[in-house]
Amino acid sequence: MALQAPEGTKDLLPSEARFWEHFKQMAFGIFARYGYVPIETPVFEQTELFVRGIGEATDVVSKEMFQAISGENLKKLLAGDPIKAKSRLSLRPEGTAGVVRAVVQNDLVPQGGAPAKLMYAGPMFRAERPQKGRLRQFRQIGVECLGADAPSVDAEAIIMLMRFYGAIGIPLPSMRLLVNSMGCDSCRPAYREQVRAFILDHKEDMCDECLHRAEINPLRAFDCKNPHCSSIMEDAPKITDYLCDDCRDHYATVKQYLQVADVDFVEDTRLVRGLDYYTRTVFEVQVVDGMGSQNAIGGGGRYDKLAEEVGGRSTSGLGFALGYERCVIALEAAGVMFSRDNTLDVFLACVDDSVRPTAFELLQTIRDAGMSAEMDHQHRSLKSQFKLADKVHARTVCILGPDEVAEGKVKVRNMGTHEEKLIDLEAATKFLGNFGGMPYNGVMPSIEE
RNA sequence: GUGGGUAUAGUUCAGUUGGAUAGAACGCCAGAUUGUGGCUCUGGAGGUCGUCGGUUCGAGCCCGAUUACCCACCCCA
Repeated sequence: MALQAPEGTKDLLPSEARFWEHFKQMAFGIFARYGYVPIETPVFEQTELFVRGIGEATDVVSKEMFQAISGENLKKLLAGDPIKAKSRLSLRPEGTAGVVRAVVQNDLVPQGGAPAKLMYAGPMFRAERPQKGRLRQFRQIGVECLGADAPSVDAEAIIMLMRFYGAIGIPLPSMRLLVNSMGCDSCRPAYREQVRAFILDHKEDMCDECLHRAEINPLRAFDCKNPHCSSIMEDAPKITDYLCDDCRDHYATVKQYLQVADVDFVEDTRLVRGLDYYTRTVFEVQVVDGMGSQNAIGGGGRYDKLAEEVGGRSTSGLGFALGYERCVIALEAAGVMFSRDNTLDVFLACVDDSVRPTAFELLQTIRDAGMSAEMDHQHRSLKSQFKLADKVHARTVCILGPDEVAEGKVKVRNMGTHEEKLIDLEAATKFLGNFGGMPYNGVMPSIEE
């Protein structure tokens, strides 16, 4: 049997690869309006970064990371020999840790300096069991704002995220924006204890998993899908009742700014992001229909302790990531499809093989003049060359036969109007520029309903 | 990691209680139209029935194993 792509990976075939480019450009274009600039970090990092940054106890780190070990080091490990910490590498399961590391390492937020507003796009890797909306290699676009703690940063990030979803074509009514505050070092520990105590008070009615959560990370019990647990957790203490004054003010301001921008949201005191680094504002965007069970198309929050966690000076931060593949599912569910059409400025058809050298030369001339051009490479009949031209949506076809070549001419057919003209070979490129309309400029496909 | 489902042509799928040469639609190729696309008509090519093993006179169909994919749990974008 022929080899297949690894489990949980997917090829982006031409039409979708094209759409991914469009998707990325659309996002970067909007984020740039909010002052974000691009950054590229490695797709693998020292494992230590993720362990410290994301949290050792999280599922993402404890069981979903792909280790990236060199062949030599793998031999050592298999032989039971130790390897250096810096040789222990992992494919990135998310983008934030790497960007924060890059900010610290390159001092992108010098003391007293302006905030660093960074955006990135690329593949992430998690060794999970694939299902709808969940791949082992998937694409995320994200932003990180480091060095600014004002609630306006949180609000504008959420606003531009929602603006992007709208711009790419996800209908507003199909989305649900959830927001919450998780408090900070000074108020969360006390709250956490309250939740733990609450769970233990109701331990007869909770599932085993939640009892386990009570010890590891009690807040996660809010996420339990077990209807029994979630109904009990309805009555659990609410974080909003335990926020310190600073956190309460921060949260209130974020919500106020969202309202000013006409961004609808629902407060969800049970929203608890599963990565350890979040503080204060957290948010998630869900799509209501057609998503399967993975319905979150984006999420993020504030992480004021993360920079310290990876060894930098104290730097507040906020970011989000959005999942490309899940957005595609949301778009499909909403009936918005990306165009599969490509177009070509010129297709060169040969009447017989004797004119191929002339055709090949003309082909290059047309391409050098900045137009897209193609010819048959399979010795097809003239008729099927036309069929091919039609299939690739050629705007014009140049017909070269012995008659034309003998006269130093080429016949040009406009495929839309069926109009044909015999012109001088020398003047061909100039003529083609006008005859077929604007040259195709090789960019993005159009979105159509 | 744990469950459940699926696997037949390039694609989407039929295939009866196990029976002879495994079908359809779309797509592809060719011709009708010997230098011209889309529409139409005619013809053609294309299958190790995922893989390995078992039951049987006989397996696409039944049984076992295996692989892949899909869906769900878990978790997250």
